[in-house]
Amino acid sequence: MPFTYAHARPALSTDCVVFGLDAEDLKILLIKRALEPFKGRWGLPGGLARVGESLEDTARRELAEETGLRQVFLEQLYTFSSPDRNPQEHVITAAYYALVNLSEHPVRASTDARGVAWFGLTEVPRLAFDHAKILELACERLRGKIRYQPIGFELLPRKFPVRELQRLYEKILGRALDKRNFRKKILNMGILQELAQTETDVAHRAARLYRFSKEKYDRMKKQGFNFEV
Amino acid sequence: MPFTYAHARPALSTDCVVFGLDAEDLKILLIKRALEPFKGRWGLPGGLARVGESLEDTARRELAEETGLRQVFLEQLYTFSSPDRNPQEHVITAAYYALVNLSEHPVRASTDARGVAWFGLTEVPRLAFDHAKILELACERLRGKIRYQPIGFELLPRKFPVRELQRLYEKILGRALDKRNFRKKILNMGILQELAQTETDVAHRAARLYRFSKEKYDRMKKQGFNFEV
DNA sequence: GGTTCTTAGTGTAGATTAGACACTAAGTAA
DNA sequence: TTACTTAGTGTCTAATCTACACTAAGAACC
Repeated sequence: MPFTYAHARPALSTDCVVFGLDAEDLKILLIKRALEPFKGRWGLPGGLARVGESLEDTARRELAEETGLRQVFLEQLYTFSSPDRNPQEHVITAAYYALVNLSEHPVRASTDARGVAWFGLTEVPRLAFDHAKILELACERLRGKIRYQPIGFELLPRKFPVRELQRLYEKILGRALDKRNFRKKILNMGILQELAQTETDVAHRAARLYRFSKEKYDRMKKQGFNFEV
Repeated sequence: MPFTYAHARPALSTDCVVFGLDAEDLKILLIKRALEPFKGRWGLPGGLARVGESLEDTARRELAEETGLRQVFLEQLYTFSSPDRNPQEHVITAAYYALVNLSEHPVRASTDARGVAWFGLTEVPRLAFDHAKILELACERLRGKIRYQPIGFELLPRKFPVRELQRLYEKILGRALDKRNFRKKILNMGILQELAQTETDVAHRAARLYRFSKEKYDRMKKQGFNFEV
């Protein structure tokens, strides 16, 4: 069923950089391309926009189809439109980034296991299209964002020790942070709620667990702050 | 000459929020729509993307065609894709914002004078499509940006007194700033170069003129800082 | 020529925040 | 019981932020 227009239209797609934090590292989710161009190369999950669907919906739909991920935190990153970014035709892509916490959002088993995989940020293979550029911008955005907005709610499990939040910050910023100063700052910010529980199953003194106070977190997100640590 | 595709494609356009600072106010540039939909209503300059053209090029081309503005500072804002943002069909628009200094970029006279006009931010009329939403996001972005990047180079004449820069900051932030603290902070930042000249044609003590040091300015832009004033 | 008016240009003190830094406490494992 | 690992805590110094008011310079007016 062909569609005809008076003027030529570039194709429009979405691509998504999915960040997830696991026990080792901050990782991103890639899929192995089954089709040309760049067949067999790893790339960002994504696909063509449909008429009547917002780009965010496109991104969510493709993410669900290709990786099984649903109801993740999703934010628009940038729209890449260079005419030669796709060798076949002019495809403009709205890039999104997603933050997921791996413990609560397992990548679906039904997907061919060889087709979807997490990669540490330092071990990303050569990517299809301009996806390396998109990934780089996403990392930059994340680093920039962390400086004036709280991050973590979307990447950490519901209950976590302060240590884990610090580890996340260190992974994103790429440098070590002082434990005392970090605790001081993050606890004074008031976005964390102390729980009565402590960790279990650790081979050392168990740390107190916290959770994000959603209201404070969202308020901080709106108004912004300055977090240098 | 019709174009046919296997799948339906949403139309793709750009829209541009053009900010300019004049003697009174921070203003934005609007055009009066000559065609349906929203014929006669004011809206943002913009138009349809062409195959083989990046969206930034589209935005620049449309801006030149509709307002005569060329070689302005242009940055991508956000891509709006709600299916109902255009009543006729699904048109996705990549919004950009531009910063221009009115003294060096006059809006072209050749344009029908009634068709293009500057509006103060408080006197913007009802806009076509979702352009009010786009404008609001652009203002927010500008306010956000000013807090961690230098702004002014693009909006002020080459040589200007500190007062003018402060006025710009006050217009963007929407509140008064302390003169001494502002001078201290902005001068210590090192992005301003003191000139030997002073203002002329003012009915009071003439202020020293400054210009931006391009290198420092760009460096600051990259690394970011924190400007609370 | 003096008076008035307007904006330029300057400094400080107190409060707050950032940054560097090291030890004891608690729990597990052997 | 000892060794090991991580939790959890406070202080001092330097830097930065904030609030705040007067004199200097030049133009306009009389």
